[in-house]
Order: sequence, then structure tokens, then C-alpha cells
Amino acid sequence: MAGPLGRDFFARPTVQVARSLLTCRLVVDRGTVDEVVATLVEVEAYLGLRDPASHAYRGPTPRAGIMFGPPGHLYVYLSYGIHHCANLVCEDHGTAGAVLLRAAAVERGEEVVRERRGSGLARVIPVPDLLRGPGNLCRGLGIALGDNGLDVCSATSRVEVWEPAVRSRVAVARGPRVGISAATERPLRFAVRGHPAVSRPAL
DNA sequence: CTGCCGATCGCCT
DNA sequence: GGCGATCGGCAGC
Repeated sequence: MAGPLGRDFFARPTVQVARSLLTCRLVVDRGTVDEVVATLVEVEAYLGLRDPASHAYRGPTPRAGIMFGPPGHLYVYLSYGIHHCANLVCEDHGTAGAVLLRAAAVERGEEVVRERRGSGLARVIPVPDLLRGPGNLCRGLGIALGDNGLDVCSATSRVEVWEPAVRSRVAVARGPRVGISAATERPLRFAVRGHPAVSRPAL
């Protein structure tokens, strides 16, 4: 792996960032016993003030304000009162944009993820399902509201994003975003075509 | 202060 | 394919 992505990577148009985040690695709690490395295989772009499906559509409210701040920070929120969803803030300071992390493939730290997903379940979770879906991804990586605002470009952050040393040429599938009721026609969902960790519905 | 509703998930039919 | 769980943000009164 080459190293953590810097702020310049995120200070670009959100759609570009979303696309290029595919095959990048999420590195959580690096250097600890809880270290997890996972490859991003599915993301969605949310375009701020010009996107009615974005939480930033109504401007810098207390919750969405983080998306108007500097790029390279986490925006985490609670969905349906149960699950957490994590986004990476994009664009320059003052412009809202974010990429929702929808699914990743576990490369390292499978046991840690498995513990967080719940050991008392009736059935054993298949490996590709461990971080499949935005809620499951947050749960498996231990990301919650306390991580909201985290600077992933900081050396001390428990969450980092790394670019792979060799960018493999994967086919990128593109389609409508999941679970929204506004701007459903925009193809702002991106995924590694055919990867088993991509959530439903399949692209 | 109240009421609505959601960038979801897993179990049930 | 349907639905219940569960709670914070936000708009409106």
C-alpha cells in the first residue's frame, strides 16, 4: 500500500472522489490489536446544496454542517434510529459534498469484525457479508456517532484511507442510489462490478 | 415542545 | 416482498 490519502484527494468534485475511492483501503485502528483493513467496493456520491437527497441540501444545519467544512473528515449519522452510516466529506471548505461508504471487503482483522457484528447470531456470517451495507460497514468497523467529524488525514486518526500501491483495473458499475426518495434518477452509486461484497440491489 | 420520517437490516411469510 | 425496530434531526406550531 502506498500510504494514507491526503486532503487534496478529497478536495475534488465529489463524483470523482467517489469513483476513485473504489479499491482504496479503509485502515482502522492501525497498529493496535483491533486493526482492520478493508477494500472499498461500493460508494455513493451526495452533492450537497444541489442534491435533494443530501442531508446538506437545506444548508449547514447542526447535523449537516460538517459537510460544509474542510474535506477529509468523517460525517457519521444515525439511520432509522438503529444503524450508523459513514461518509467522507469532499470538495473545498464552504462547498458541501460527501461520499457514503456502502460496502467493503475485509482484508485483515476478520475476527475483530466478526466480534462486532455479533457472535450470538444463529448463523455464521459469510465473509463477503461482514461489511456489506452501510450499517453493517459501520458496525463491523466500530464507527459510531463519536467518530463524527474525525479527520481521516490526521496521523492520529483511528480511521485512515489508503490508496493501493498498484491500482488494479476493475470494472466500475454505476447506477441509481439506494433507499432514497428524491433525485432517484441520478446514477451516483458506484461499485466494483460483480464483487460479492456489493450490497443489494445488485448493480 | 410535538410529530413525522429516514442514505437500513434481518426476520417473517 | 413485507414489515417492525428505534431515535435524532428538523420543521412547524
